[in-house]
Amino acid sequence: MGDVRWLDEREAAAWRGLQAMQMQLNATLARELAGESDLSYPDYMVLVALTDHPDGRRRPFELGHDLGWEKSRVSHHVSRMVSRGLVTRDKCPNDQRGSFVVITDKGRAAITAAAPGHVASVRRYVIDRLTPAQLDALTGISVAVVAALEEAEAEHEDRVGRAAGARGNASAGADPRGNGAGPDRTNRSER
Amino acid sequence: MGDVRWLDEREAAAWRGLQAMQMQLNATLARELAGESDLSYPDYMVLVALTDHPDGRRRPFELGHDLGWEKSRVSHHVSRMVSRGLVTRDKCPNDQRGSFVVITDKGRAAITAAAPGHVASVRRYVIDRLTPAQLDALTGISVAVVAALEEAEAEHEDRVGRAAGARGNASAGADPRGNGAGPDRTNRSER
DNA sequence: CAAACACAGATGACGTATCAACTATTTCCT
DNA sequence: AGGAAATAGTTGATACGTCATCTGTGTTTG
Repeated sequence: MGDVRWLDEREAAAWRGLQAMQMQLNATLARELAGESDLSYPDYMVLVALTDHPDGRRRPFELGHDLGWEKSRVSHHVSRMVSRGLVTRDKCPNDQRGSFVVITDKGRAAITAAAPGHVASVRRYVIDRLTPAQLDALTGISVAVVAALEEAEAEHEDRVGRAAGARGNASAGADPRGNGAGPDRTNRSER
Repeated sequence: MGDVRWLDEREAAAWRGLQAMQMQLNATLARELAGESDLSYPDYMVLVALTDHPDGRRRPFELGHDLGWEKSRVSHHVSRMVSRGLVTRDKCPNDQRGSFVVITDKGRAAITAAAPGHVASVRRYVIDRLTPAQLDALTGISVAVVAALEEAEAEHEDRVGRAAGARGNASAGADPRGNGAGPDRTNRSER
């Protein structure tokens, strides 16, 4: 059981490429967004998730679900955004434990101003650089990898999760909405 | 100049997929690595970059170059690793400004222990889930996107960079080594 | 119904990443 | 030679992410 299957050249090229693409792409998108808009990338994601719903209100756990963030990340980030006036927290009438995160006018203005530039960046560095065949290939690859990750997560739940000690998590289970469409503000006009 | 080209369904599917894959994959790989090895993902990358060279010594700026990190990130991270005994800093005889980052025995032991598990994770979630055609497609996609990012970076240098104020950076220019092979410790046995 | 449990969320500690200075050398250029 | 500029690296401030822990509230179930 000691020997390892290292990657061959073809495999290594793909893996290196994915890593390089990820790191550089994220860095560039974040930098451009910040440069043009006073919003960080996480800010942007939260605001998009909020504006994906007509009332601009969302429970924190729903937000975590939408974004694949764990609850503590949501809480910390929302706090930072509250302090900058992009969102507020509201009481939840039904559930005394809960709250709502609500987008403010300032938040709406910020996302409306930032979205076009962000979509342009995504096009410039990714979408417009790929052929339709490559776009579809990318979708297929993502689906395969995400499926692998979710299978593993499910196994892990079976072995450990539902036994002792509740482990409040998000991001694991199936998408609560019908399709797998995450928030993005890249394919809809703003509300 | 006011209207925005939002993403159509095919484009949005690819973009959403890429985002989901990136976030979940990184989180899972980092978590598994940390769980099995006392190394964070950045630690792992630094140690691989060091062991990619026979003497296990590397100038910080070279490290930044290898990894696509900016100098301050290298400096901060190396400091943390020094404090945990994974690497040390050495004086550089040629250049009085410079130094060397040197892997310690403890660092070597850690990377040797961690590498097989990490490669297994990469196989489990990515490589073994994709067909050879998908691997090649992924490589092609990465190359296209990275090329776009580097073109933009080059333009930016032209417009702003080489004018006023030195902006010491890494990650921009061409790969200093012959091929584009970044460090990885996924396709070589350890030294 | 009460004890056990699950859930929503906040918080503190810590590691990580970026930016903007800042110091100390080297290199370049005339 | 000598000053300007580029380079190597550090540092401090701040934002971001995760983990473990804690509180309070709902939900189950004996």
